[in-house]
Amino acid sequence: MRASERAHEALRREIVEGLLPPGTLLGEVEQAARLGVSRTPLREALARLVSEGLADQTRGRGTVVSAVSPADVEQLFELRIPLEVQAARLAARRADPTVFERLAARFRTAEQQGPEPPDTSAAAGEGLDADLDDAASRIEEYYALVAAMDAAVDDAVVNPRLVAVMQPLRTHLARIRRLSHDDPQRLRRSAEEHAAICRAVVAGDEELAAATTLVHLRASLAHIQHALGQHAVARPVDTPSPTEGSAR
Amino acid sequence: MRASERAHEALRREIVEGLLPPGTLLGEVEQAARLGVSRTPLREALARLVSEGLADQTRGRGTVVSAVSPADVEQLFELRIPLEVQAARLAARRADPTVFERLAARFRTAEQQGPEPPDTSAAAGEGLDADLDDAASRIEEYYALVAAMDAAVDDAVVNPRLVAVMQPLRTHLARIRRLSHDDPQRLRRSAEEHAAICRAVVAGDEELAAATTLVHLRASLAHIQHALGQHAVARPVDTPSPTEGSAR
DNA sequence: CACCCGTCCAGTGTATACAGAGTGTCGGCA
DNA sequence: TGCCGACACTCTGTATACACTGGACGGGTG
Repeated sequence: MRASERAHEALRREIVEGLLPPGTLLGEVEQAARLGVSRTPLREALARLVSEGLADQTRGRGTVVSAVSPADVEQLFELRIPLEVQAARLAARRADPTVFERLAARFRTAEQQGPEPPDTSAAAGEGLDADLDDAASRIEEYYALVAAMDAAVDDAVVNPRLVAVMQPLRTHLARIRRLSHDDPQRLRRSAEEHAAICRAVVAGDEELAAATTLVHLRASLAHIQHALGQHAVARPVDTPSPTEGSAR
Repeated sequence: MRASERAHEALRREIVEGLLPPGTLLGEVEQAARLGVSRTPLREALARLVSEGLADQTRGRGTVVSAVSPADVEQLFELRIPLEVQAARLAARRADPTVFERLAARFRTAEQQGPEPPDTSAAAGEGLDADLDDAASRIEEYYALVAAMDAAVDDAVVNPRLVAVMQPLRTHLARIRRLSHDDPQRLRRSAEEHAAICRAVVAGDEELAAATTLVHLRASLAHIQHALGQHAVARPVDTPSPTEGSAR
């Protein structure tokens, strides 16, 4: 693997995981030394991070990890919603149904045997750590499932350019997820919503796939904004309240 | 201006103008020498071109100017349509009406005093060159007007990330335009459609802005595909046939 | 005491030199 | 004559050294 790729991947991971918090100055010499590469490939990595929006560059002054204000989140979804809706439409037309049938089943089980009933509020007893670990591992597992579905959509969409644009957005989302703590209720709902999208794709119903995707993303946005303590007065613009148009 | 920016801009221009036709190998040493910069900034420029989709890079083998197949055009519009529709929605909500009123007026005049009636088919007489020059300059002028509107939309949208994604797509479009020769009839229609979008934005009618944008882009795509001799059987997926939802 | 200007310095931006990988070609062999 | 293998070459990928811009700090002046 090329050094520039390694550097990019390492920095990306650290930014997403919060090890490099927003506002951190990414000095070229410093980071190059730390990651064990030269400045040349590191500069390439920084340029990629900037183009993905994970970092901001100011002429001659350096590169800093980008901030994630509530306004940023809203703008991110203003871009993400139409793209994911479009991807869902394309998937509904082109996907292999069996793949999404399997995904729907997995989401169903995740939804049912999902995180235990909200007894997590005031956990007591010795099993606490074990429970937490278990919950954390389930959450990780769930996100892996979501990633699998994203991959399936990317595969079904065929359009490489569309996929290329969505990829960095998902990275951003992963970063934002770290901030808004994941509560079990929301995860169950999320699993439901994903299952609904899968069913629509299986049925080849473009309109329904678009609608379910919109429902999911709006709910996701609302949850994140709630977690960030910002309740937007105006909803982000996207597809109109999904009307039952000509179902194909 | 930085050398890497100059190199990027120069290569971008040459690719768009067709001086560097699809498939051209962009050797690093060769281009660096030609543009009068070193390999380091040139590599940055190439990386940006690749991220914009104007060039393709194959590991260890080099960088070539990307091709524009009919399939590419379709995929481009599958991405572009939802983005521009979204941008139109946001503009309708946030734009300064006076700006778009002025743009609408300019499109109106362009539409009326536009390229002379299709007598261009079999031009005869000595005024030929002058006429052609005149037509060409008008076409340039028209595209400048379109660019002004794009800039106004970008300004109104506020969302920098959305703008950043749309920018390269417009560059692609400019490149494709070179291939599909612009005929006067289509330009007049285009002016009409743009004027309609402007009016919708002025009225703050989100639904109408989305619908008129969809109409314009579908027509544009159809024209390009016609010019490329490829009539797609399936229409590209995008927003549903615009329904009159809750007008705000 | 506040403001402005000059100098110093850190860090980016660029150039060049070196190493490694991939490819094309030439020669030998079946 | 066709195919396989090895060699050499050219190109990319990386490292390092140099130049220059932008900013911060200190001194001088109004």
